[in-house]
Amino acid sequence: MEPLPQPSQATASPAVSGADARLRAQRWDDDGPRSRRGAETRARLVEAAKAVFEEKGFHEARISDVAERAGLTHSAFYHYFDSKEDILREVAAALDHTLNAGVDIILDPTSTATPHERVAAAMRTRLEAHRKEARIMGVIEQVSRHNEQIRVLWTQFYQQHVKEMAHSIEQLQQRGLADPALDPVIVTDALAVMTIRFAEQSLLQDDSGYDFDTAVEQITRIYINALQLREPKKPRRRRDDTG
Amino acid sequence: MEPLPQPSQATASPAVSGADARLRAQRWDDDGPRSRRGAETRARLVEAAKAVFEEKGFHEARISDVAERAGLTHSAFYHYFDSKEDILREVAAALDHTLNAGVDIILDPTSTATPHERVAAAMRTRLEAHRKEARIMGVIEQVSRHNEQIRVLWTQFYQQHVKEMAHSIEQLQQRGLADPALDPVIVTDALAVMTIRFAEQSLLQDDSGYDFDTAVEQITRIYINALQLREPKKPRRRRDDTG
Amino acid sequence: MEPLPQPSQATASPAVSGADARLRAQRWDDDGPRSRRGAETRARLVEAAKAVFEEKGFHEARISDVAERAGLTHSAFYHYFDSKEDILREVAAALDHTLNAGVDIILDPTSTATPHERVAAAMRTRLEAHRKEARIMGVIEQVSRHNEQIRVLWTQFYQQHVKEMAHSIEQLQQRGLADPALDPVIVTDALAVMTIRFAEQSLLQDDSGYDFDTAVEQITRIYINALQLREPKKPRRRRDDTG
Amino acid sequence: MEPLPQPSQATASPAVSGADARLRAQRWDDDGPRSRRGAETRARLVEAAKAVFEEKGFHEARISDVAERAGLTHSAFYHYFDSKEDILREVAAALDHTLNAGVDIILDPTSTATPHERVAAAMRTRLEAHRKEARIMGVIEQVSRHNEQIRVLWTQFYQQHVKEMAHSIEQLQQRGLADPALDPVIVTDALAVMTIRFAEQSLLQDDSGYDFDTAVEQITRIYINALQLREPKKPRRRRDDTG
DNA sequence: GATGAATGAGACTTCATTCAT
DNA sequence: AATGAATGAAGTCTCATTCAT
Repeated sequence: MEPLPQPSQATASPAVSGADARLRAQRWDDDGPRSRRGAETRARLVEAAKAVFEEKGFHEARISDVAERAGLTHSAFYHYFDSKEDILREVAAALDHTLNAGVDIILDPTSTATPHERVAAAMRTRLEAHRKEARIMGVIEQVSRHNEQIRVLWTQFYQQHVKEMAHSIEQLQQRGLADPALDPVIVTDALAVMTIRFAEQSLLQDDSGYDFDTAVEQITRIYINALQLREPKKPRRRRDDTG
Repeated sequence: MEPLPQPSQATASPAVSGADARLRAQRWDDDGPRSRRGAETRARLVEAAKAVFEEKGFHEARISDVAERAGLTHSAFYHYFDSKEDILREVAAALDHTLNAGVDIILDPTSTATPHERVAAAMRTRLEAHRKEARIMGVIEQVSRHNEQIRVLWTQFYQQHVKEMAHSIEQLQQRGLADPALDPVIVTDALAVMTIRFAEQSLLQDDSGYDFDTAVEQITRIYINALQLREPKKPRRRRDDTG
Repeated sequence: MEPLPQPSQATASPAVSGADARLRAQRWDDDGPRSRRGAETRARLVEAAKAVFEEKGFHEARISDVAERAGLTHSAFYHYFDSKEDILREVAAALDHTLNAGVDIILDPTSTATPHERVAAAMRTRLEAHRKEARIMGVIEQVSRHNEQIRVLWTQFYQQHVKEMAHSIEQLQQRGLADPALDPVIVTDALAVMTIRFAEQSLLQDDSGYDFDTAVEQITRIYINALQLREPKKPRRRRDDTG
Repeated sequence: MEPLPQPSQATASPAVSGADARLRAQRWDDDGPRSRRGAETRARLVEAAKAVFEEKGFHEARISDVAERAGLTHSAFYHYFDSKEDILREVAAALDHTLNAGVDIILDPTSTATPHERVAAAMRTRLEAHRKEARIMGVIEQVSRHNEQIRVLWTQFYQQHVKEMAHSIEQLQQRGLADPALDPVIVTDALAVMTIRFAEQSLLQDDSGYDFDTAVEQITRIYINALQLREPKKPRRRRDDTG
């Protein structure tokens, strides 16, 4: 969304860097850009696509909207991507790494924080990430309903999160720190859905929803309550130090 | 979704029955069908539209898809509706009454059930309704993002629910039966989102998701835990009787 | 244009009466209305068609516009007419008799008026008629360009006028009362065109054009000047009594 | 009307030549063709549109008729114009300069011709121009009745002519060379209508009307008679008394 | 005689996509 | 690499017209 800030960073904008590079590398063999200028244009297109999809939704977005926002004619688009779906896949791939951040905080063995504190930290991290990416995620999820390839991407992303999170809940349950009656998978699913959609629906930056800090606090409390999360060693009652 | 099974009003499909008939009756004064046959065709179109939207999504749905499913040519569609948006509004209007059911169960003053039991009952009712209508709701919500009129419908529906539910949580808090640190509105919002989207994502009939009864039980538990819902009279600790 | 004022007048509205009845009578054998009610409905349609054509032009006029203005559904239209062209022919036929009025005034042998006075009277009569019917005449003429049947109607009407008028000019020339260098036919054509189109373009009632009396006076003067019309007996110079 | 005979600007058909090129150039900044080939195609479309409109009239003309006559598919049309109205405006704009020619001849201060001779020259010029463009002018005028933008174009064109001509008549009156009883504006209007419509109705090339020279002579005589145009008394140098 | 339902033809328009340059 | 031109498929919508009631 930022207008291509660092063309230097390994000759790629943020949207094109990191783990995703590998994904795309496969394509480059076929039809990708071969020059530095091409790579920049490609990155600009991905960025533009994300912005356009966020503004107009996938179906309403025109390839020419994307191209124009990237400062190109729409026929140039086809130098880099085969179709709208194609570039959406690229946009989706560029999201992965940010969004599942925070999961590991909860059970980080090196941490000295209490579970309570860890959940709070994790929630803040996730909600921040989701708030920023909520719109495009909504687009991706929506397209995933009727597009196989996007669905795979979405499901992989989502399932990975659920799996990790469910595992962490299980750990807590085994250590007697969480309500043992909860089904780790279902609960994770439900709470993950809640987090993602809540961010999407009520935390969008421009959408004057709730105060972000308050929302984080409340969502955190829902988590802790829902899991009946207990402090591991200190016998203090949870309620006393959270009010 | 069945192709017009019962032309008799009494046995008509949900989309054509009960309170909705009145809603549509208002339209008849303006531009609706004037004969019995026309009314049936119109109903068939609404039904068909719902089915098609569920299958293909709104944008991918063609007016001719709807018309053909209703056994008509696409130009006949225009006898009854002005546009796809128009008929979607009709489809949306036909949903209202089912989906907000269950809210009142929780605080029904005539009930002898425990809050716990009431939440369980309410959740089951709601999840059942949502499971059935999840797909079309997803469509409506998605369209609402870029269509003003649909957004109004959707927001009205959603806000009404949140308001009622938030009120009920406040009551519980005032009676000392729910965690007083929760913000009734935010929490309702979050939990409502969870319920709706969980149903949409994980409970669709054909979608091999979870066992429905288990899911209801788990979601109920999340609610109860999240609210820290206590039994009003018996001072026993909740945790003892939930395991 | 009046909303069917006298249903009594020989059971026909003004638009359907007089010489035109004969024209239509031919049709009645085929598919015309057989009952009194039918005749009235038919007349209402013709009236409505005229009004609609005047307002929207022929091509923009919808059959349903006509039918609705006549208080009918558009399918009822087909009880009376085969097509829009069909009813336009009827509308056109109903005009004839009014519009060629005034031609004969100029050479009326029984008149004691001077040629000058006669032209003035004729111009007023014609311009009044044309002012009222200018719009529909514009429509007819326009359709006549691409519709054979309407063209025949239009040409017949127009040629008849030109013939009579040209004859009258010839008479004047032979009596030494008009510029002998003029070609009666061409001049009539040109002046007739002027009269008709001037009325159409600058005298429409609502169109705030010129003051009608002034316009009549000026057009009359153009005629008289153009023909170099002289007073038959009085040797006075024209110019003297017009200043 | 010829299918793109001369791709070179200098020899382009009237619709594409001279002053009009400038007019269109302004558009090019906005949405026009950007390449040589595009400009040619655009010109071909304008030409084709004119021909089609002349043949079938505006309403009956299909965009695909225009495109096909220009050797394109109908979707190519939309590269250049937004609608039929749009291209008609272009066609209309390309006419202006030809049609008002001749007005100035009458009062040309450098001329040594008599008023009589000047009117004759002006009429010939105008009738020639109108004869050639009569059909498309009829179309434009007809569309102007129900289309605001075209009406503006038409009115501007027409009013400009009337204003100039009325001014010239006033000059003649002041110099005692024309009937002082005439209202310059009304008379100009009437005579202009006559000229234009007469050309449209009776001088179309293919339409076997009158002999052109005879018609010019007769119309000229009508003008001269109508205005009671006198020769200035002295064959003095006109320059002295026209200032 | 009149209606509402339904059709089918056809027009306009939008776009993704390809092609030559 | 990028552009503008051009295409073709597809969708929306409008209407004149027919039909059963």
